Amino acid sequence: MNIVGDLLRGHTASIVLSILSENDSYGYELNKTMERTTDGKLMLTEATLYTVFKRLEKNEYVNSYWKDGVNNVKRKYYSITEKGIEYLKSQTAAWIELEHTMKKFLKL
Amino acid sequence: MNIVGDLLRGHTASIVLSILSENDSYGYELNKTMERTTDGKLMLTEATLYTVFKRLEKNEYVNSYWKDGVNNVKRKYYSITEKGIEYLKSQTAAWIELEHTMKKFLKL
DNA sequence: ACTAATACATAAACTAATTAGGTATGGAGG
DNA sequence: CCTCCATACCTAATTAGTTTATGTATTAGT
Repeated sequence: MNIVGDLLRGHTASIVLSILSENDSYGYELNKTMERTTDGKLMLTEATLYTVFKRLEKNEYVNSYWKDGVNNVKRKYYSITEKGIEYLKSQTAAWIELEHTMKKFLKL
Repeated sequence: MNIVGDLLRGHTASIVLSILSENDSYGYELNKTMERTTDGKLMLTEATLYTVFKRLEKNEYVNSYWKDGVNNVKRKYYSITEKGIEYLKSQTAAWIELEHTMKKFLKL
């Protein structure tokens, strides 16, 4: 069962920020990391990923910089900001709250 | 911390269906049930609730019928269908999947 | 007479994710 | 040499669930 659409909505930013809180990364790599970590269950299209990046940068949760990869291919790296770390904390708390709430309703 | 907006998105149907899987209920009561069960943390506006009902009924996950309450006030009751029960099961499985995925990324 | 609680309903706005397209480089195989 | 795949980035338009902002109507209590 893959996780798609509205179930994921609102959580993509948290996932991306949590990965960036470990290491700076760039779009392509981050996407692979997500797929690998979830055994292919988390499917973010590239478009979704880049719109997430755009929103995160607009909100100053991440900074970006260009850096050469192998074969002089340009990669756009993202790094999490202090503000991003704070936001990730608040979203993690919100997730825990949601978990408790869902547990009250669903027969798990 | 209240659960609002996009974090809830995609899960409202599951919550409503899980309540209806216990007893038939109507909008106003169901809203109170949700608030009571979550100590006021789950805040669904009436508009959201009624659009959820509408969608659920369109998809044949619930049926509705009018019934008098106290003082002959009309209440629109909803009951879950077989199809709704199946959908709730699939959404519960999807929720568990999401839980596992989030656990892999967030420091909980 | 007014207010709060009960009870239902919808149109328009908002916004995050998806669909569907686009550009460009380098390596491998035929 | 030419095609395909992997790497790497980007955006416009669409879709769809939630919110905002309204509206109606009844009954109970002050």
